Amino acid sequence: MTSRIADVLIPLALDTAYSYAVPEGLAVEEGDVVQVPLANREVAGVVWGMRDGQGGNLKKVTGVIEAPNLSPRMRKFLDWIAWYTLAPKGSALAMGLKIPDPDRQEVARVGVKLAGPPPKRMTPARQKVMEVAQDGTVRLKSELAHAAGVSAGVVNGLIDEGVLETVTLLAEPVAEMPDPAFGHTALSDGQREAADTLVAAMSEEHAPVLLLEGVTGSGKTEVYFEAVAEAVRNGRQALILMPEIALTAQFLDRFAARFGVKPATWHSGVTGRKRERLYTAIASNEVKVVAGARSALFLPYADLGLIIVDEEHETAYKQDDGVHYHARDMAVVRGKIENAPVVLASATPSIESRVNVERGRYRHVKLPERFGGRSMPQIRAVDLRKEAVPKGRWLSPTLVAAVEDTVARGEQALLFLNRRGYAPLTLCRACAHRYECPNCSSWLVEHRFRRSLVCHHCGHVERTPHACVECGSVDSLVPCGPGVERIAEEAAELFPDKRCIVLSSDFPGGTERLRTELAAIAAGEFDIVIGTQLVAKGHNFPLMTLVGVLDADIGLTSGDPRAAERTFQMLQQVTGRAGRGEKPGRALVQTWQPDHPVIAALISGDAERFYEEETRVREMAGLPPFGRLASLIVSAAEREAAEAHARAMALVAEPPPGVTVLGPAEAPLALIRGRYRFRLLVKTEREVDLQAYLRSWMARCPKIRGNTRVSIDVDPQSFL
DNA sequence: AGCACGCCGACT
DNA sequence: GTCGGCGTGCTC
Repeated sequence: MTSRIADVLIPLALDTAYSYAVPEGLAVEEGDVVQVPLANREVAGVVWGMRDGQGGNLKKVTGVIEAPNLSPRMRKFLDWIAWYTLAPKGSALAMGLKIPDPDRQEVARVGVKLAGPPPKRMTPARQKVMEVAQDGTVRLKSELAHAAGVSAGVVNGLIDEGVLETVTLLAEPVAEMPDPAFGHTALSDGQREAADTLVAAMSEEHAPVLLLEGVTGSGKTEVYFEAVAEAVRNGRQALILMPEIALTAQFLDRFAARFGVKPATWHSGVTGRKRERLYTAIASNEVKVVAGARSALFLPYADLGLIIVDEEHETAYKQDDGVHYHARDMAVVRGKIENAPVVLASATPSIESRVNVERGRYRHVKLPERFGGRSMPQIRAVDLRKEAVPKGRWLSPTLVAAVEDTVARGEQALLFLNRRGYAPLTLCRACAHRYECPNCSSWLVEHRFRRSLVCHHCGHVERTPHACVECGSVDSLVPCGPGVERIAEEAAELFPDKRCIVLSSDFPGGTERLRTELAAIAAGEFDIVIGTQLVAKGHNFPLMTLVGVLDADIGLTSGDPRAAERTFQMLQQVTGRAGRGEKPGRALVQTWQPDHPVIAALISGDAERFYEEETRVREMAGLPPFGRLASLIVSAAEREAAEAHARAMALVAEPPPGVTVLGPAEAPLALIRGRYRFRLLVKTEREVDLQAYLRSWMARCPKIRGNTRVSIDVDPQSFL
């Protein structure tokens, strides 16, 4: 006798769907969320396929859970992600599935209001409730109890007696309907033309990918809002992806100015019931526009008609734990599957996107000038070989003069140094002992404010010692080199009456306080901002007219093949902070190598030339313009590491045709949290099934001895 | 993710 | 002797 069998994918790190028998009379369809027994517990999973067969020895589907059905397109997308990222299918599903918490269902919105005469038996608690309810307004049950300072039981008692009556409240809408005709921002000719191109792309049979490039302040947001408006007019959904930090009140206000309401937002801070409601409302096409961080890409949109990836070059789009993916690339794939146009917006597009434009895979839409006739900041180099900086100082006389000048006019200056802490290296004056991390052999960075030495690689923290741990000398520690804290000290000495603030990712007080301080800066409550990368993006500081880059050379010499590109983008972003308000801005870039291609391109403003040069350099080095970086991770005890390394190297030494493994052959192993890790650049022809190849690596080298294992991490930034 | 099984060090 | 640390493997 045959019966129906459901292949159910469970959102755990499992690579295959498990088969369950469907009991007679239970309606189960592909994409349904079902409850199934697994080992000794019940879990939720999604029906990935249905078939007929002999299901006698299988466990049975327990029931169907009331949750949005995952569409075939969504399942295809998740399958693709699992294949592409080498992640178990179940892990991919875990990103796109939210199971409603049955306990939360009870929190129904029940309102109560005064309905009858006072109760026969009056008590002090009841009296308080009556006083609050006297005005006759409808309140949530819990609110009324709280306002009266009594327990919910008292309110329930009054309801039973008929003194209060319950009113069913309509669920609070998760998001309001954006109105595409609400506000019309005046667009420049250039903006209008770009907007028309995007809108026209939305009615093409095969949805294209468009790279929207425009310098900082050219009004990209207003341009892609027109595409969003078109999606809403067509009754389809639009997703605006952005790096988490860019989801600011500023952005939401701009959206509201165009559409009359704020968009629904999705990020790690949206939790609980709100998260559930939003999830189902997106699945039922009630919510039209979602602005969200990368995880918003995995929501079950009913009818997705447009994806915007704002700041597409941002590395924050990479997810580096669990399933490794790059949200920008996955957005392109989802757009293909949903047949929705994808707009990649950036002032400094990534090399991959540029190459995709060159090869005709993406379309290029350019916005030439700053909006409102504002000019780009004037950028000048300060050649540190020619201009001496006083010993123990890091600001050149030219920069000091410029800062003085700027703050004297009541404008703001930004001093940019991409180094957290006080000093990147600390050593002992007496014995030259260098403070290193016990876990991962990198320098410990002194954080004077926290009185500790911190490893920026693995997070190890220890208290700054009084006496040298090696030779015992007291007060012998010497800081070497500058960090932002040290620059703040220098700025305080140079400009004692000016208000300075240091911003870095270890800002005390967390994101909340950081947001307040960013707003305070925008409001002009500080004169000098000293900051790391953090200040390069997101926030707008209208009073900032000077940006000083203290050391443009940082990062140019790191071994990362993408170092030049990343440094160029970062410097372009940070110098672009100047002059975004009424007054024109300028930037001073301190450097030891003004002729370096990155610095030269920055000064001349010729990004095009830089990208051409960079692409050529990579080709000469045998690197594809955008290849795949695979990290080979060897988990091994220290004494077994050498053998593990040798075994892994032997494996990668014989790649199949079409695959080239580019060094490092004798890479020094870096020990990070008990794992030796090294990176390999894998160059492949497009046709090669890299996934199959990498999987064969893992299959052929499952373990070396005991708990020594080899696994592969694929760098999410890669070709499509 | 949970949960069981199993192999080694510290002790009521 | 056992308690319990977590490393390893399995879940239709």
